[in-house]
Formats: sequence, structure tokens, C-alpha cells
Amino acid sequence: MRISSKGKYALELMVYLGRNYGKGSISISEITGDSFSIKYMEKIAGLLNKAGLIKSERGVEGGYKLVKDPSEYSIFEILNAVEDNLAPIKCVLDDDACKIKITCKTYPIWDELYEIEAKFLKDKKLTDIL
Amino acid sequence: MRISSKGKYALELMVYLGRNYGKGSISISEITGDSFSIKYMEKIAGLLNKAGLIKSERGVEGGYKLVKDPSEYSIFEILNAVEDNLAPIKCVLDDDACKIKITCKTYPIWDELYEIEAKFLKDKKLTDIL
DNA sequence: GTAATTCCTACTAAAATGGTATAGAATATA
DNA sequence: TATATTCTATACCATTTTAGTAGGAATTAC
Repeated sequence: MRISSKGKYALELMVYLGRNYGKGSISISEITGDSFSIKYMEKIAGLLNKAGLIKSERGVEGGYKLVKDPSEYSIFEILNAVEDNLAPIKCVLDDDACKIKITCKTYPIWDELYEIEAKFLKDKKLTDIL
Repeated sequence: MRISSKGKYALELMVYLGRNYGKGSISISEITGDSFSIKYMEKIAGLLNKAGLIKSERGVEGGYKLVKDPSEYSIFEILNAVEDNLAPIKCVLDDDACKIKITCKTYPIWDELYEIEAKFLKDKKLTDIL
């Protein structure tokens, strides 16, 4: 389960929104400050929005806000909304064949590993890192 | 913890050697058959050899063999021998800074996730998948 | 000597990553 | 209504990583 910067920043964004839960919409520029690319964060926010994890409002005073209590977000659902494939190896979800003589003796390892990772991230809630 | 094809094939190779433990050296071409790149597998075997996990013998009748009983190999040490970074995100081991306003609130998640993954893979032995 | 094997180093095509750029649509406020 | 501010959508691009390929040198059994 390799986490890309997309996943990392998505989580940082959600932490920021979680800390400001109930205070209305928060703009991307407030979240990133001057030190980070607004454009890149916009794209990430767009993914979270499409996945239904946050709600957007356009225009002046616009921004994003959480749609439910921070305690109800698992880390898993946040990462899963922006990452392409959280499995430790593609074949766990993609079903491509091994090109080697002995056919995929190792599959159960990846499968079990993924289950363990997913469980941990599903049990962990956004409130745990606020 | 994203497993690359290098890690996957390293493990398949170790499985093959494990199944033939005590039968002398096994050549790469026997392991891969015609269906897979001998050259690529050679490189992977070289990494395992350098890490001290297998022992090589050159020349006719040469090949590779395990240096200890299959039950003594953890999956972790096998993957760790060929993968560059098993951590879920580089900063867990590389110590690079977050480029975002709120500084790395998420770090403990990656760290804890890595510990869980590593424990699972350390407890799992090569014999478990023979 | 010859064939089979590992060892070593360099190269490369394709994919993924981490953004940037440009333009457009919606909205609060003056 | 005009304007500034914000999200939305799509296309583009440089760098890094991945997944091999290629060629040959060294070693050893026979």
C-alpha cells in the first residue's frame, strides 16, 4: 500500500477541514497558504468532492466543508477516494496473470496483507489525528 | 507498502528454491522456464545473493540454493532484500518535510501502518507458502 | 576446449508521479 | 450590473520509477 502525495495531501486537507468543522466553508488558499500549489490541492479537493466526502461552494466566501462529523470518516475512505489502487500489488484487484512458471503461489500473501492494512485504516478515524 | 514486480518475482523464486531445498543448486532457467525473462530474474537473484539470502554457484551444474531452512525465512526479509523502500510513504524513512501549512499531522498514521505491515510480513515464513 | 551457468554494467521504452497552465462557471458583495 | 473570489474541467509536461533488454565477462563441470 504505497501512499502517493495525493493521498497524503488529501488527508492533510481533511484534517484542516476537520479542525474547522462547523465554521462554514474553507477555501483552498486558506488551507495551503503560500507554501504550496493551490492548483494541485484544488484537484485533490475535486476528487474528494466527487466521492461525496466533502461539499463545495463556489464564489466569494466559498470553499469546502465536511458533510458529516469528523468521527465518522475513516482514513481508509479518504485515501481510497483519491488513490488509484491501495492494494500492495496490482494483481490483488486487477487479476492479471503471473508470467512465471509457478503460478502465483504468493497471491494469498498480498491478499492477506491488504486485508490487514485496510482493517487498520478503516478502524482509524479522522478524529484520531485532529 | 507497494510491492513491485521485483518483490513478487523474488518471492516466487524463493518459493521455488524452498520446494527444492536440499537438492543442490537450481539454475535460473529452470525456475523461469521459457515463459519469463531469464535476464530479469538473474538480476533479482543477484540482489538476493548480495543480501546473503541465497548462495550462488557458477558454471555448469551451477545455480542458487537457500542458505538456511525455509522455515527460517520471513517474507519481510525477502522483500526487503529487493525493494528500495517498503514504507507506505517515503517520509517514514526519508525524513522529507511536508510542503503544506499544517506540518505533517498524518505522519503517525504512516508510521503505525508500516509497523503493522512489517509485523505481519516478519511473522509470515517462507514455509507458509510452500 | 566447450557448454552452461552466474556476474556486471549500461541502456531504454513505457508508465506513474507530481505537478502547471488555461479557460470557464458560479456566487457574494458593492 | 460589475467585480473579485472561489471552485471546475481539461489538457499538458518534466521528472522519476518500473520493468525489463542487451552484451559480454568470469567461472566451472565435463
